[in-house]
This record gives sequence, structure tokens and C-alpha cells, in this order.
Amino acid sequence: MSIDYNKVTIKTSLHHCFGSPNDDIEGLPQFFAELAEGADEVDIKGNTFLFREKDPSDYVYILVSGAVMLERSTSTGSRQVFAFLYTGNLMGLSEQLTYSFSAKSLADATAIRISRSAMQSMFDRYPAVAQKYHKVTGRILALILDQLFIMGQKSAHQRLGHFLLDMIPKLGRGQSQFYLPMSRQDIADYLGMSLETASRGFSRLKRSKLIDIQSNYHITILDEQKLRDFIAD
Amino acid sequence: MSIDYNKVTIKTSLHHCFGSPNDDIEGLPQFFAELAEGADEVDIKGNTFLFREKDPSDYVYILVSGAVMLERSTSTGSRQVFAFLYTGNLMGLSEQLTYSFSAKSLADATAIRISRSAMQSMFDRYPAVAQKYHKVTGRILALILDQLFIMGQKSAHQRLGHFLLDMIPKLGRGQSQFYLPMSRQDIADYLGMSLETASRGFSRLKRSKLIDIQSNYHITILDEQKLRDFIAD
DNA sequence: CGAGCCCTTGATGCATTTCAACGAATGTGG
DNA sequence: CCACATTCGTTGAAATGCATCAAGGGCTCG
Repeated sequence: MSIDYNKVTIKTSLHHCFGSPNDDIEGLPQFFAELAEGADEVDIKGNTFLFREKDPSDYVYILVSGAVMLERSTSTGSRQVFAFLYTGNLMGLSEQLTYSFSAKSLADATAIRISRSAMQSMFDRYPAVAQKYHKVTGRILALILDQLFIMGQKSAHQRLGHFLLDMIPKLGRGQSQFYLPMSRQDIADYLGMSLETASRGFSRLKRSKLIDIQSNYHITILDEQKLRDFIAD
Repeated sequence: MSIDYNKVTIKTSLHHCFGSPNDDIEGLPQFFAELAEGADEVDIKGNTFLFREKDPSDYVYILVSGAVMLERSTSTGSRQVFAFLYTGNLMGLSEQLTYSFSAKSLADATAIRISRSAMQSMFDRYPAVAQKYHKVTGRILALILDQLFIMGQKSAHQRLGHFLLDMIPKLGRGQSQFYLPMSRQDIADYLGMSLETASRGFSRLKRSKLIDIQSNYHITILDEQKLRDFIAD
């Protein structure tokens, strides 16, 4: 039980999550040292659950590599995907005793795992770090509100456009080609539409030369401005 | 500049928001005393903005009476309502420098207003209270996820059913009649549908005898169980 | 080479929006 | 107190967007 803070992938993930030492957050190095003691590194096969909705929320995970989606399913098998998470995102920390959604890997992934109670107690002892974390929570809340806005106001094809544009900040500057780690079905469930509608959306954007589809999972945005015009009602 | 903590409406609102003294939260009485010094009581006419999206987020508001909705509008005039807030809800506290949505009163209302920086500094000095507040934030996040789920997975009429059932917890036990403080348009914008669809939803639920409509704003739930069956896909 | 999976495309039907008219409630000025 | 305007809600008819059903194509892997 412990992780190697000096491993580059781990270090960058932690910094992404809690800030880096030159952010001048009080107690951050000690926090990381203590975290490294109490945490574990876990390997996750593709398409497996890190945890499921209603399981006791015993652990908190920080994604080190790979991609994960947060989702909730109905009894009838339909599903809402809440978010796609990438390196450096934290998941599973809530005040409730059980998880309110499931977390499923999209491909092989690795994560740092730490018990929720340990995390809580560390937040109690490092208030500056906790504060940083609450800022992140606030940003997440803002992102979900954006998503709610899009779900309520935009057409299916516009929602897909939003989704593709949201990929851009994750890329290097000027980059407009990217790899989608999720299936059409995942995208459809994220945007609240059928698989077919999502697929038609891709086709239509390609036909209008707003995007190019090298392969099912390799997309290039050809005309960002036109895409932005398209999603603005 | 100061409010009267002993005024019943104010006291209950604050307790609803930060906990009551018998919740045994460290420093709570001092927190309330300090809050009372730095806060103001403001009267708000019906249908006016407490603040608008993109305004500098200078103040935090705690609703004492009346009802408020949080919303965001597009350039073309369409609108998404994020939430309806009632007595004891806090709004406007975020880490960003500007509000990310507008707050508009549904009818005449009163609120406690305090500067955001004062609120922040009090949270720094009363960590137990801040922690209580972050729990509330977590609950809000869970509620928004529920809303996102409903928006993505349910039909328009089902969403309306959800909305009506959500009114119940706010009522006394066994109570099934309530007053809706918002218009059909507000409801439609909350649930991401047209005014007409919302209206047809009410009519249909009335025709099926799941609800009764005494007047436009007075609704009775006649058969809660059937309504729950209806919204479960 | 064939099986299986995922994606695409077409055809059809249903849910929801849009356009339009009407009705009920409320307020205003004569 | 009544005619009138105004606002808000309801209802109908037509148009549209999206889901569903169904078939076929391309990729990957044994």
C-alpha cells in the first residue's frame, strides 16, 4: 500500500487534481507525501466498472491514464452518461454513503485509489488543499450546468457539435484532430439521443465539410468557426 | 447594515442553510452573530433580477421569503431555467468573478444579502460551517445530476410528472395540494419543452385523473402512485 | 474466410414544436 | 360598472425532428 509520487504519470495527475507545488498551496508537499502512503495504484481493464451506483462509497479514485465514463442506468436498460473523464480527474468523493453513479473504464486504465475516510481526514488536516478541491468542485458544477443548458435548449445535431468542440481544449494548440475513446452508443447516451441519431449527426457534419472522419474514432474538425455557428441557435 | 437574527423568518432561513445550533457545529453561534453584522435584508419586487449572468459576483443571497428561479438565456431569447429556489436557499456563491446564471424573483421576496468576500472570509474562519456548506453543495450537485438524467432519458410528459412529484417533499405530510409560484412558461423552460407541451401535459394528467387543477396555479396530486408509475419508464 | 461487432443508411411512425385561434382572468380608463 | 386591452393558458392542425425498425457495410479477430 503506497504509490510512487515521483513517477511522472502519477505526479502530473496529482498536480492536475490538487495543484502543483509552485501553486503555493499550504501543506501541499506533506499532503502528497501522506497521500502517497495511503494510496494504491490499480490497473483497470477496458470496459469494467471501477464502482457501481449504490455501492458503498468506500474509495476515491484519481485517474492516471486512460478514460472513464460516469453513468447511471435505468431498470429497462437505458442509460445516461454524465461525463467522460481523463487523466487527472478525481471521482467518487461525495458526502453520501453510496455512489450516486457508476464509473466504467472505456479502455485499459490506471488509477490511484484511496479510502474515502482517509481522504476526508486529510482534507480536514490540510484545509488549503481542501479549499483547492472545493474550487474544482465548483468548476464541475458549472460544467454540469452548461451540459444541462445544452440538453434543454439544443437540437440533437447541435448537441453533437458541442460535444466535438468540447474535445478541443484537451488538445494541443492549433490541433484539430483527435481520438475519441468512446463508442457512438456512449456518445448518444451522453447527449440523450439514439445511436442512430448520433451517427447521422457525424455523417451530416462530414457531408457539410465541418469535420472529417478518418476512422470511426479519429475525427478532425475542419471548420471550427462554422461548427460554432452551427451550434449557436 | 445588519440583520436581526432573532426575527423568526431570518433565523429559520439561516438554520436551513447552515444548520441549527443544536446540530452542534463548531462556532455556529459566532458565525451567525458575525453574519448578522455584515448582512443586509433586501426586499425584492416580483419578477425582478437579483443578479444577472456575467455581472460581477459581488453578493451572496439567502432567500428568506418568496421564490426565485435561476436561469440562463440565449441571444435569441430562449431560456433554460436551472432551478426554483425557496426559503432558506443560498445563491450566488461561486469561485468565479461573475455569476454564471441569473436569479429572478417569481413574486415579491425578501433575502439576506452579504458580500461574497465577507462570506468567503467567514468560511475561512469557521471551517466547521464551511464544511456544512460544502455538504450542501454536494447535495446540490446530486440534484443537478438527477435533473440531467431526467432531461436525457424521459419524455416531455414524464418530465412534467417528475416536476410535480418534486413538489411533494416541500409539503406537509399527507398533503397533496400545492401552489405553483411559477408560470407554465417557466415550467416549460425548466423542463426543456415548449409552453404548449407543458400545458398539454397538465391537461393530460388531469384527464387521466392523476392530478386536479383547481386554478392555473393550484394543483392537487390525486394518485401519487399512478403518477410514479407514469414517470418510471 | 467467416463470425461478430460497430457503424451507417433508409423507411416509417410517433412525439414534440410551431403556427394559429380561442378562452379565461385581470386590469384600465371611460 | 362596463367595454376594452392585455396577459396567460388551452386546444387544434400542420410540420418537423427524432426514435424505432430493419437491412447492409466495414472492420477486426479467430
